Amino acid sequence: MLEVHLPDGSVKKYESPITPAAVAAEIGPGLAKAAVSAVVDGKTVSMDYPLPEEGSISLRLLTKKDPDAIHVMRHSCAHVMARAVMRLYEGVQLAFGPTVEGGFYYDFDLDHALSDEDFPAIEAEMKRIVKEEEPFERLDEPREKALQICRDLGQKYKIEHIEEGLHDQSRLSFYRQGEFLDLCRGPHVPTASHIGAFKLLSVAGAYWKGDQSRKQLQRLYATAFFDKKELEEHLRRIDEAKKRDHRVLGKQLDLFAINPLVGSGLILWLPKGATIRGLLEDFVKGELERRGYERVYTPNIGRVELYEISGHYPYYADSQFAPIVMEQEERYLLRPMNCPHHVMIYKSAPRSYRELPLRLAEFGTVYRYEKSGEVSGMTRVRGFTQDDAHIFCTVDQVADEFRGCLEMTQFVLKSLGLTNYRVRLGFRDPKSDKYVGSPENWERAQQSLVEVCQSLRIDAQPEPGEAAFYGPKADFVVTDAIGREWQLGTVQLDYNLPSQERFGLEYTGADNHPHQPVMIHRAPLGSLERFVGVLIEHFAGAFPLWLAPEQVRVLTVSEKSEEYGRQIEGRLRDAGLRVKGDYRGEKINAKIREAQVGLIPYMFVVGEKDMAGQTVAVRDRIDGDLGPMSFDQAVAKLRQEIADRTVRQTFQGAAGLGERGSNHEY
RNA sequence: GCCGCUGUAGCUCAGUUGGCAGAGCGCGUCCUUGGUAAGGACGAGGUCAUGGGUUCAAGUCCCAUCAGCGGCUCCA
Repeated sequence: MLEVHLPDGSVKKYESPITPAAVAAEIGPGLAKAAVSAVVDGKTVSMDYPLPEEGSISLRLLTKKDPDAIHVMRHSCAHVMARAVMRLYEGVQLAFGPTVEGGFYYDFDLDHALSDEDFPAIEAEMKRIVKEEEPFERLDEPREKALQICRDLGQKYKIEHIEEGLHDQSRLSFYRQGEFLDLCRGPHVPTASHIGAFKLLSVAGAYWKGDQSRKQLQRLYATAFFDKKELEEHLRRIDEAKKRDHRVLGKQLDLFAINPLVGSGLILWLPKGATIRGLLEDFVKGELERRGYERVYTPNIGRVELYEISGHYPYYADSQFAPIVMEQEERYLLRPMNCPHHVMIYKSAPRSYRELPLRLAEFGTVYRYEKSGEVSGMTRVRGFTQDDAHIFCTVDQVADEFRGCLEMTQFVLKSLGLTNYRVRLGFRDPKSDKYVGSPENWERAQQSLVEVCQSLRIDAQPEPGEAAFYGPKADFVVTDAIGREWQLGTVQLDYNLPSQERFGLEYTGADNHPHQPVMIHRAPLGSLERFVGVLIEHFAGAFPLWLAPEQVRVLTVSEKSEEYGRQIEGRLRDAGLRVKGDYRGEKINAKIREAQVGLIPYMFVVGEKDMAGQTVAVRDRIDGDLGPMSFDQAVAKLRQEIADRTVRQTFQGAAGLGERGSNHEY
């Protein structure tokens, strides 16, 4: 006998085999019609999923109002898309078709090269399929039978997946809809009638099982919603987010430029972008001073031998600019990392434990030859500046230093209103042998990382296999306007460089014997390029007053007040504000609009009335006209906002189809 | 690096079956002198990414290269 516990607390008892659909039907015809799937003991299943015959279960029926239901429907829509593609093209091999954040995709192997010109035909075929309202039927088969089905279907990727990824499964499920039959864990909606509005978004290449050495498949990205309005709203949000793209705003607001003649992935900081970067650098420099760092400067180039010792060459040779070869086998590398130079500063003198921790900081520019398909705006570039520092300390000091680094990173991000990040703890993969350093050291370091995060109330997720080969790390990861994740700040422990095999670092301990220090690499912003790129999107180009390249614009009502306007502009500049004046023969409305569109935080409107009263009419970019104030009053207001580094507006929410929330593996 | 798409004025884009290179914004000059999101007139601005090919004729068709975009893979 089966006891079914429903969310309202009622209990139903069944003697014979039963499905969620039958339970729904018993509750009422309305629910039976509206239910798209069910949750049994926390697991989402289809309406025809056979419930156990014995015991006690909890059952929740999902309708389209339930937030969990949309993933089920999207996955069913993926099947419909695959079915449409198979109808339209010959020899389609199916791979994986999971849901992702904001939609779903399906990977195909077929001869015809899909392009967005094919989308209307595919969508039309999908509409025909949906209109038929055919059911999705679940088939549960023993392993051998399942293999035979896939062989009969001629679906080689499905066969391979059963033999490899699913080698330990004794039974496998399929879903059938009309002529379409696919190996699939499910769940699905009962019939296609539950599929609402959908749209194909893009086509892309994707390697089978994510492996570059395997065949490249064609991936169709799409999304679906229960109703058309929701779909349109979603597409509108994607459009909005795309307007926040730092590549779009960077051009619009004259922040940075990239020129093919200079080189792909090499950023030209225009005056306005450079102002923002400079202010961030000053901000970080102030923090470094407070936290006991010492500034150093080192060259952007070094002998290849330096990087042979560090292990960066030739290990990463394929992502480095090739060495510069001089006479007599003198070879130099554009530096891909700052650490070897800082190590040499450590080694420039014998060190005592009394000097530790030694914290050496530099805004160090590094060069990496990223693969051609990888470069992207400011977020993935070939030359970038890290707000880098290396801490040399004793093993006992590691936890405190780690804490200091994480605190500083948190403080810096918080100061900018950047709270929408996750912290990823990169730990070693116990199954791999690529790591240097003893397992005990790793264990201890990883443990102390977890403890430090807990004590700082940082919600950090350990991810095995994400460590660098030389030590564990904590990465601050943010999502951009498109939905892609980027690593910003990072704190990394290094057992490699100080070791005897590398630079053989030492300090004299209290026992008068030599000891090996531990190194920590850390960069709270990560790369200035990437960080500013992310900041542009975070603020949608509307930087807080303290970072705004132009903080105030003086607007004259007519040319009669130009002299007074220039006087105000001069006084603002003397007061240390970044100011420009607009004295053109345009109407005040036009000048306001331009400043508004240019995202200038404050406008000082001055006309004859102001001249007479020795005032300025302050207009706030966000709140609008604040009315006339005395010059001193207005400046005091702005200075306060700058001193507080007030963040008044941020923007977030991604447009794209990130991997988060991915499920339904096949 | 791989798959697909794209490249026309400073920017955003249009350009038909191959037949004289276009618009809006911006920019310049002049008129207008105005109080919180676009005043008007005139004008300048192009090796249609680059190199080859097909053709009487190429922005348009084909090939290569470079660059950008969407993904995949990689990321010290």
